[in-house]
Amino acid sequence: MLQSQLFSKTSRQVSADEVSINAKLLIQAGFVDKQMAGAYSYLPLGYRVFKKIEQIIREEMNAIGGEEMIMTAMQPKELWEATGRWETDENIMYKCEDKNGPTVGLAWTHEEAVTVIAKRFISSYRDLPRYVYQLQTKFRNEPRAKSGIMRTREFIMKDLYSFHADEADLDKYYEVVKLAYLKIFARCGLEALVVEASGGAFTKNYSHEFQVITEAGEDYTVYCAACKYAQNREVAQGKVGEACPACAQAKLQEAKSSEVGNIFKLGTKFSESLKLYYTAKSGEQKPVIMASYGIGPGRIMGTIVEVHHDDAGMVWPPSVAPYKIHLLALASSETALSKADQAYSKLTAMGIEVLYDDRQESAGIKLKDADLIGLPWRVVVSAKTGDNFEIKARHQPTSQLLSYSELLNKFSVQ
RNA sequence: CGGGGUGUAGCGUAGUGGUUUAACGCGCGUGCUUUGGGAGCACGAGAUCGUGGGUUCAAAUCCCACCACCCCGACCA
Repeated sequence: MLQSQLFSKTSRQVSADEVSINAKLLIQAGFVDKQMAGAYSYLPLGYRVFKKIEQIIREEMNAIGGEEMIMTAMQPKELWEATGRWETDENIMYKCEDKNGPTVGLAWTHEEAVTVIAKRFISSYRDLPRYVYQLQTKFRNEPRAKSGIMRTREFIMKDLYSFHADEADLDKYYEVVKLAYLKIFARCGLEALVVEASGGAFTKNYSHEFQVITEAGEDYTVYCAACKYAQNREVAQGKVGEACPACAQAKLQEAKSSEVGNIFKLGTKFSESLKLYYTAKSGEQKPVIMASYGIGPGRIMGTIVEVHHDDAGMVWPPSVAPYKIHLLALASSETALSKADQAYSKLTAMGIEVLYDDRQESAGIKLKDADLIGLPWRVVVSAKTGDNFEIKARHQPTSQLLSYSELLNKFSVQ
């Protein structure tokens, strides 16, 4: 991609109103645009990151048998009345009026919708288990949108729903999903803790949250640094400072954290209220056992920025960086430019994602922008580099000079 | 939803002690010179001062209402 052609530009200043680091850096670098409180557009650079996160999630969901689909955002009032949530959760749902009154809601989760759809296809123990997921836009009338892209009113969520014949099968799959989730966060460059939390409205059992320790988080996690045992503050009440109940190797400590995913055993709450039953081997009619599993890719992206940045800008993990190499031409001489052009064409032809700063801007601007945008590798061509290319990793202070062939070789083997 | 704060050019801000042409920086346009840490000179374009009402000879500035945004709290399957 030629930077001179990029839709977005970096800006020198960002509003003093923006306090959260993720919003500041993502807006300043032109990755996102704020439409209103809690509603952000993802611009070309930011959307590339977003899609990479989505793809990682897809791969791991597919690997555990998930089938991707997509459900509607608009849903009828009757559907939500059947589970009582039209009234009990009315503060969180956006409701739309049509000629007949407030009959349509914008879905903020899809247990109801997926359960009703499942009724068409699940009727026997032979139809179980089933796993479906979607990456779909949710709407939540948050009482207070905040923290940049971390807590928004419109956001895309990956929600997986599993259907089982019995508790044992659910328990088994629940552990499989847990591992898949940890893989997803690790691939995104995040170390997530599996945190015990209360089951909320769905179940008496605990649920699990996936929390990344960061000052920017809204939650508090009590955890053991030795074995990663963790509970949220609500569950752990007053245990900070005590020895870890799991390994006894360290004392429990508390830190702010950001919730990047959570998983719930729903049991039969939805299958019973919406009448999703199956015929067991014995001929008996039984309610399907369900669970739901959520991840917010946008919140992952915001958390990555919070965890991976320095004073100069963002530092993207290679797995989710919008491009791998930021190629800078720091001179206007024909030879330097043609060298940079040549490297750009060649690397791009090799299938490597390169952002080429070919703009008529000063060296200072290009270097600052490269730090801000935070691609994993910076490659500089200038009068100083002679026939060579200066290469520098974003997270390291030092650079080295490589010949053209060494440069190509370095990225061909990666 | 309670408390606090802020709305002035594309962006960031000053001006709030009442006034005539609303100021500065960035960015943008034209020309020339510039390329290793946000270059220089010159000229130029760009603002219903959040919205509505009120007070006054006179309102960006004072008063009222509303809206939006930010922070703290409550909330967050």
